[in-house]
Amino acid sequence: MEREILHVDVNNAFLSWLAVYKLKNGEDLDIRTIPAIIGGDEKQRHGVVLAKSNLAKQFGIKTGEPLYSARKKCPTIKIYESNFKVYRQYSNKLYELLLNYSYKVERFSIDECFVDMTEFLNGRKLIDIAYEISKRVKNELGFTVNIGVANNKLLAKMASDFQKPDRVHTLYEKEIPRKMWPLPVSELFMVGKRTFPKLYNMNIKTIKDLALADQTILEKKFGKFGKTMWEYANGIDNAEVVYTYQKPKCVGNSTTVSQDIKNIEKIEEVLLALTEHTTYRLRKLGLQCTVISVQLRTSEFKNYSHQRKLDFATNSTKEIYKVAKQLVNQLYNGEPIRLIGIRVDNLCDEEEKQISIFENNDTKKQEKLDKVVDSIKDKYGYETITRAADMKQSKNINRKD
DNA sequence: TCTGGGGTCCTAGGACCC
DNA sequence: TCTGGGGTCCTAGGACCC
Repeated sequence: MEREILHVDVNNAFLSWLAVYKLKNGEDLDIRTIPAIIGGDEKQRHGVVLAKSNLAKQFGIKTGEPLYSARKKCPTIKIYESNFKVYRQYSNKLYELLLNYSYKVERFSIDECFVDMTEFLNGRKLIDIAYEISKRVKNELGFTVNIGVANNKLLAKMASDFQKPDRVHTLYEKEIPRKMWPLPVSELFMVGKRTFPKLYNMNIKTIKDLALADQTILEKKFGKFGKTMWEYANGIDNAEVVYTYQKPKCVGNSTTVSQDIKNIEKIEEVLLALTEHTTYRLRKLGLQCTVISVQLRTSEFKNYSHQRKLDFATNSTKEIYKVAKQLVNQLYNGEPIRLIGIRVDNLCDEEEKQISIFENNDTKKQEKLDKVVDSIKDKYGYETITRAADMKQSKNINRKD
């Protein structure tokens, strides 16, 4: 049976949401109407563009580029700090609005949703519902969206990326040759900056070229991904809208430090703070992990990683930090380090935990300590407590030094 | 004052077992 | 008595997305 799918994409999400928030809180200036961007703190080397207003876009400013280069393109540009609390709030509002139309809503990212309307049309046309949603979001929530209307997720997503902002586009099968095929192949979902030059060398420059290319040659060169790419170019996608909550498969935190680090003690300090945050989140999710990995990035942007599988599951800060510390010590070779990261994988539910022979009184004690620390963080905010006790003194990871 | 941070998925190669 | 083949698990790294 043919499916009826919408893809709802918030226009310039971070910037629009901050604009709406500011207006709601009494500010007169709508930052969507000036050259403005959302970005990090340059002094701490977190300086890239996360979102831009349409006027900023007109200066050629691109998401992901350094702030200094954005300023070069537009010296009067206004830069605002990111505020994830606000983003989450508006993201939830959008999600709740969409639930009025179908319970089959997939939160694809903080600013994108898929909606499976197949069973919920009630005799209406999909495109009419799309226009209604678009209007309601604008009137009730104060920001605009693009909506893609199609018979599968891939085509709905491609459609929502056509002309912006505040538009509804269809991309039905018969429209593929006219609307999608003329686009450069780099516009196709999943064709990134590494794949694009490889395709270009094969004389595949447009999505049409890819759609008409020899499938077996693509599979030979790109493996499984070659098949997927070819199918996408031909508008084929059988993926379901995943509307149920999915537990995360990994949790991690990383940070770019404000100055390159040249000694292991400093690395360990930052690593501890990151570990505390990651394990806190892991416990909040009611999960444990069996794989721990650490990542280092050098000042020359070389990445190294090390991981280890444990033969028991844990979410204890002390346990995980012990392993992470060993890993980072094995990894560190003296190069100046600009980024440190930790990640935990192979997650499983806390309740499913096997009582292992490693479980002893110390483990119980650690679990209790973690719980106390977590509850203080919940009550007074995350920054209020850092653990000392039997671990190295933790310092704020954002400390400027 | 070069290049964020949080994820998912895939692959290649080595170790080890039978 | 000079070299097999299949399978699984683990690690490192890379690609993509937002």
